[in-house]
Amino acid sequence: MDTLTLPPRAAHVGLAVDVAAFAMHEGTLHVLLVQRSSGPHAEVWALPGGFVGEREQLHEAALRELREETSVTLEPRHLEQFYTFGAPGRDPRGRIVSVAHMAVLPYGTVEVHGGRGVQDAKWFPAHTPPPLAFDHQEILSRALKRLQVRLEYAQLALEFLPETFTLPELQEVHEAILARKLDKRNFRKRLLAQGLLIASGERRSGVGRPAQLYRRVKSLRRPQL
Amino acid sequence: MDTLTLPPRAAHVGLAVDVAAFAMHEGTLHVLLVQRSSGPHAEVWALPGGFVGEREQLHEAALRELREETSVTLEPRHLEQFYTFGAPGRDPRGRIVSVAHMAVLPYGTVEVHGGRGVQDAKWFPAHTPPPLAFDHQEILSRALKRLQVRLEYAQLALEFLPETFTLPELQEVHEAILARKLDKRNFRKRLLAQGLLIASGERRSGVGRPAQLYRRVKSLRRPQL
DNA sequence: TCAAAAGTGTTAGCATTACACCCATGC
DNA sequence: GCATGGGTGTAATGCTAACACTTTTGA
Repeated sequence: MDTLTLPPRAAHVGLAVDVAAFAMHEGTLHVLLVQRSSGPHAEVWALPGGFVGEREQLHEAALRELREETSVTLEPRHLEQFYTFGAPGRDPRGRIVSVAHMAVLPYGTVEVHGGRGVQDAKWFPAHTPPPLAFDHQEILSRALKRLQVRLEYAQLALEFLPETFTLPELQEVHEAILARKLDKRNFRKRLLAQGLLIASGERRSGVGRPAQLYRRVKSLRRPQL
Repeated sequence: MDTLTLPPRAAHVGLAVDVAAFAMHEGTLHVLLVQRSSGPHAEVWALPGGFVGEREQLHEAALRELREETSVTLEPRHLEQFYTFGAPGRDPRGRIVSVAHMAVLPYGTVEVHGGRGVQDAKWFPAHTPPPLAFDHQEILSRALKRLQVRLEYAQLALEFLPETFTLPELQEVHEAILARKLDKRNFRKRLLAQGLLIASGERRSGVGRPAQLYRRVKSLRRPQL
């Protein structure tokens, strides 16, 4: 903060949030984008985001903008601020600083449509997005990097899946985020060794041999939000 | 960012930066604090910081506030944004969001005195600071955590030392930041194995047996600022 | 019986940890 | 010659990575 009097020059710096919201669809990692309807970069795709209210927590603003602009109704399973972008020229309308957030939406959040102030909202492959407005390409790249880091020592991959899931499904999530193949045996060994998964006995039917279903072990407190 | 029109509600959110600047003094890690002279928390110690100018990069604002309030003249060897604090009640004067930075100052930056808007500026042990204004205790804790993380896979410890240094000195920096003792032999083995240090042949005289001097190997590009 | 996907162990290399004594210098 | 701090090696352990075949099911 501060030391000084009240905002003398700060008066003209606008504060916004942007959200890179990820989910898995058909084996690949997707990110939720909105198509701008007005202002600079009209028609161009961008991360959902907007200005922070005067009494609003930063993460509340991020959630609100995500919901308003994309009409997703599901609760994000993870929401985390990861970097603040403030280069003076990043927005042609003036000095706008944006606190960027990364969110994970659970599987099944498919129906989205444009909300307040945007033409449309859609899922795009996260590693190969369309051209993005402003500096959103850089924001997305950083969000992906953070997601990869979190994968390692948080149990973030589980947030992408329904309550019960198979190990091949979980491995698919890891591979989609890291954008590389993993060894099946080593993956299972490592994950099961952590003792955070328990087999729920049932089996899900598919094409080949059915897979064992797992759920996360209860009662373990993880840091949330 | 945005989607919308210009700052409607954002107009009343002030944007500031705060800086946790670290340096080594007499074997312990210190942080640079300023004593507030007016406003809320007058007399209380706080991290240096202030409002962001309209055309200023965030890290430029951090550097400027650090220099103005503490009169340090040395260039920080590392400056990194690490988290943005925006809880609505964190500043009694209104909604002020602060982008917190972590800085490393090289050894020898001792002379500081209060600058613009503050009574005094002083170094304090980073792990046992005095009571701090606003949410600066939390900011400092997070800065320390980030510093510890960076120590591992950046060469950040070298930034605390002069150009040539001994291995015991380097180990002292690591121990001060991690707040725990390290094994001498393992430390040397690990550091030398990285191949980033070269013995500069000379020796520095002290109390016991003189130590070998090292300098960092040149020509290796590290990410800076 | 065939196709498709699930499941299963072992080995080698590497990094990490723990641990105790001798060395060079100044006083 | 003694106090002070600098310097050195090895063994055990745990983690990581590489690697190929068998099992179960539905069609």
